[in-house]
Amino acid sequence: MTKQGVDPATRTLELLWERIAAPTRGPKPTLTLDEIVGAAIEIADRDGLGDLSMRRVAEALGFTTMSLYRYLPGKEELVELMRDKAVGRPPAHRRDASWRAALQRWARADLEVHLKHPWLLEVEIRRPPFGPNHLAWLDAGLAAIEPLSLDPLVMLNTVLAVDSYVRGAARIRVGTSAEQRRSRATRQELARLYAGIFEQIVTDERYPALAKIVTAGVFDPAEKPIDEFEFGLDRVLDGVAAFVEP
Amino acid sequence: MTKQGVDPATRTLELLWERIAAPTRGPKPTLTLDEIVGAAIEIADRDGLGDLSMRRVAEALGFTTMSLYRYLPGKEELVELMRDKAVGRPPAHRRDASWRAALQRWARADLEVHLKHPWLLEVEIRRPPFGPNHLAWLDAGLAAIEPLSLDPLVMLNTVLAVDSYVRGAARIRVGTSAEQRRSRATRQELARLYAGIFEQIVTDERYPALAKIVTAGVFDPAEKPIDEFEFGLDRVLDGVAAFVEP
DNA sequence: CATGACTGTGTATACTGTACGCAGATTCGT
DNA sequence: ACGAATCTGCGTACAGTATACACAGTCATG
Repeated sequence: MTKQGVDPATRTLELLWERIAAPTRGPKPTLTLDEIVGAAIEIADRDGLGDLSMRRVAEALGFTTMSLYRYLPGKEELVELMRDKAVGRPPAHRRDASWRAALQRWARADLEVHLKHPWLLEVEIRRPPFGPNHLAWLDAGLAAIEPLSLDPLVMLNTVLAVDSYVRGAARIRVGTSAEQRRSRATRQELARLYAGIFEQIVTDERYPALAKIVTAGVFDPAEKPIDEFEFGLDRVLDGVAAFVEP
Repeated sequence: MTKQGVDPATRTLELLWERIAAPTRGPKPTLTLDEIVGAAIEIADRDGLGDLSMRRVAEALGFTTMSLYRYLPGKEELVELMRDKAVGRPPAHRRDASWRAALQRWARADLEVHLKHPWLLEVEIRRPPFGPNHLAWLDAGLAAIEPLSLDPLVMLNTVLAVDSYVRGAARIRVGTSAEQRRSRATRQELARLYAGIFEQIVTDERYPALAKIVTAGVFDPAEKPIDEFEFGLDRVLDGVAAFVEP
């Protein structure tokens, strides 16, 4: 598993699709790529991507750091494999559901994956989704709106738009829930803290429009009758609906 | 600038709003916080967040690494300051524009910021936007839809939804354009490469819905008549329109 | 003018990813 | 059956990271 002359992206592709021929000579490997990736995901889920190190992964498996490099060219490729394994398979498609219900289900599942693996959003996207699971998600999203029989290019961009929204919204949700864990405060306590900060900082002169929102008590932890994700998702789906049913 | 007992988030807040009283005794500082943050942004813009190190920032300024710690408690706070400085001020509000035109302008400017500073999307969000510039953006977004006189909570969530979409979409755009720079290939060349990979991997049995898209030539670099960002943005804005004008 | 406070620096520590070489194990060709 | 080839896992080494701490020089204030 040397780095050779191939570029990292192509190497990752080969690993994702297990294109490396298993050697016949020499001792059989004790570990598997999947075990390594799984251990790495556990660490990242628990302590974040920042605390993920080759040493920690190796220790979790009871091996030395360098042994991992027999399975992977480097950390970059490990993270890419983690990404595809972590997203897993998309929810099964229900043929009887409406396009809207199906796309909504898909979007919610997408959010859930990101809440389960918050570090997913910290990884820079370098290429289109070429991993088996990522492709399955894309396929599922397309299948959801297939009954609409849209132009293929429009189909793809519709799914991409929904996905963009979900990941953008997930980024906010993930951040706040991570901060909750870190600070060991409840949602209410944090909301109260934030409300206090807003009230201190946001003045009518500096931020007139925002000030109205703040004084209206939007950040007041007492009232919280809206699920931000669902609100936005409904708007996006409305937008799709308006496009296909003018 | 010791770390003291205060938590990092609060310390960041104090730095963002320059709440630290300048000391009277002792030599005057040679550097300013703003210079440090500016140098750091330049490095991150050029080489990415991964190549940003305290040493490189210090070297760029002609100082030693440790001197930076007289101005900042640590790297985490530096990145947070970089975030707020990088987003800058939002575009000025045009009072005569329709809410849709204003919100569209705002969203496009939001995208532009992220294309200019791609690393913005790699930073984990820990708290609501408390930086002066971030608050100004939020204020501008709210101002854009103020004529609609919506419920304050709905207003906030509408802006958040648009912002979520923009950042999600930006993440894709940023990734691909960064890969372009890295691989020193043109957009067309990369598109051709990707199309080839899709054709190899995406089979009708594994990914039936996606296969139809691929064979329809959607990834064909020859035709590219859609701006993905604008398409999705139009859907989102349509969704908002459907909500406010049923 | 001495005191106390502050700035910038040099050193030190505990990490990080990973290149390289080696010992032992396994399989192939003869 | 036996040598050669080849592969695994390990140990060492190196350059890079953030940052804690002590110290020398500098400046404003009592």
